[in-house]
Amino acid sequence: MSYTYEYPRPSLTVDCVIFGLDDSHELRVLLIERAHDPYADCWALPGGFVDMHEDLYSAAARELEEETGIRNVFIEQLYTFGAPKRDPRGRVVSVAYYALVNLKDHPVTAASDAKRAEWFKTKELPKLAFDHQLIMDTAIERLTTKIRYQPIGFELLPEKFTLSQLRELYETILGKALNKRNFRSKIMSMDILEQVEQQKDVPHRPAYLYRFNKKKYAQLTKEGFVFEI
Amino acid sequence: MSYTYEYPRPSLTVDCVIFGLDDSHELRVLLIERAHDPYADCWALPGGFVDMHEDLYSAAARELEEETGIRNVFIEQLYTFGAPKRDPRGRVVSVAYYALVNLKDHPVTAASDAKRAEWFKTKELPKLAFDHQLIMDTAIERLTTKIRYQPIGFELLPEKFTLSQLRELYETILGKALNKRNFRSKIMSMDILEQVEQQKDVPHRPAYLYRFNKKKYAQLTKEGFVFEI
DNA sequence: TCAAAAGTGTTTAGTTTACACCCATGC
DNA sequence: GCATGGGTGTAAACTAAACACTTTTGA
Repeated sequence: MSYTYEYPRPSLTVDCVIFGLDDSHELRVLLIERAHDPYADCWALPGGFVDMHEDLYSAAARELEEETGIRNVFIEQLYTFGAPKRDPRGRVVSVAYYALVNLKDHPVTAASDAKRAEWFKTKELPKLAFDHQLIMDTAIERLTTKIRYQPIGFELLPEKFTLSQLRELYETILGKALNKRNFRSKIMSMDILEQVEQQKDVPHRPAYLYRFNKKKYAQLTKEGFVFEI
Repeated sequence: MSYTYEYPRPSLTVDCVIFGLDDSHELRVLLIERAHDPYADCWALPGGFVDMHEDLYSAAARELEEETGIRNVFIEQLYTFGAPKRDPRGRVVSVAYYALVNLKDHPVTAASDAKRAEWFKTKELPKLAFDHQLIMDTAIERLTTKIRYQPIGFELLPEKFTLSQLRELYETILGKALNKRNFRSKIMSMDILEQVEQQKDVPHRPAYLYRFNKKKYAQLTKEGFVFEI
């Protein structure tokens, strides 16, 4: 089977930068090891070709699941990379997405076609295939700026979390210490968290667990509320 | 001449949303009237197919110049639209860009191939071709959020401008009145404007003209300064 | 009773908002 | 001199930062 067109067309792919936070509050990304040339055995972002009848978001979600088993997570379009020589096979334009996941829910799984997958610290990345380092840099930049103005940080935590966990998340991604008292006051005054229960069996005063209230946030946003950390 | 591939490929286009401010401080966009089907005679964003050897930004800049004569202006990637049925001719994925121009420098010019071009108020848009209304909405949303955190507003003004012009620009785009005194204090305390000269022949106290100092801004940004209105 | 982390009260410093006034020009 | 927009001083209100304290639990 082959397909013929009057004018040449680039290939279209999607690539995903998947972020997670590890136990020691370090930002990590999930990479896969390529099985085939070009860049065989090189670490790369999961991704692949866009099918003719699926939209771009679906393509990103499908590739994410096929190559890492991850599904039902936050995915958002990042940027489209189209430098003419970014792929040695010819003209390939890639629509990059980034995903935020709770790392604990997604331990390293052998990917579908026997390639390895591994969570790397963003500060200790191996050499990446294609222009994936550029995509990575763009994604990290986007994450660090966006997390201040949009409540997307919750996507990196379990559904129920403590305020300390949330604060530590922001400390990690923003790269600076935040005052405990002031962080609490600020986040609580926003009125977008729902208290659900208390920690149990911890050797210290049990913390309350909270859940991000999406509906409340949507409502407040409509009324002019602006999220900002 | 024809081109044959093993797998089907979508067509790849770029589209441009071009913003300008008119004399009465209204936000406008430059649209062109389509000469051919689909959507013949319908208003649409300037755009066209990406050539095989040009990068995406160059394609956007080229199409902008070919269809409107505008060149050397601020252009930035917006978002990539790829819904399977967005174009009745088949699968067409479009990388959208937005441009900011000083409207006075670009009066309505007959576009290269005899189509009409016209500056429309964003609040009074005609029915647009394809999914261009969606692209437009996305661009307006991006402009209004981005202008608060990045010094891109200057791109809509002449090179030399008064503080009143700048304030009125923000009032237009943010859709609310800003206190004259406080706006001045804020913008001047940023130390990113360079005073160049004074107005002449105005029937009131002449205002100072300023120029945005890109170098200074870059320097300050490196030192941790964050622009915000 | 001790260690560990959760959670609170309050002062201080800094920033933003609001309002009222004076200034320079052309006609 | 008057209409028009340019430009300034400052008090009050609000918000963020800093710091020291009390609480609750398991071991």
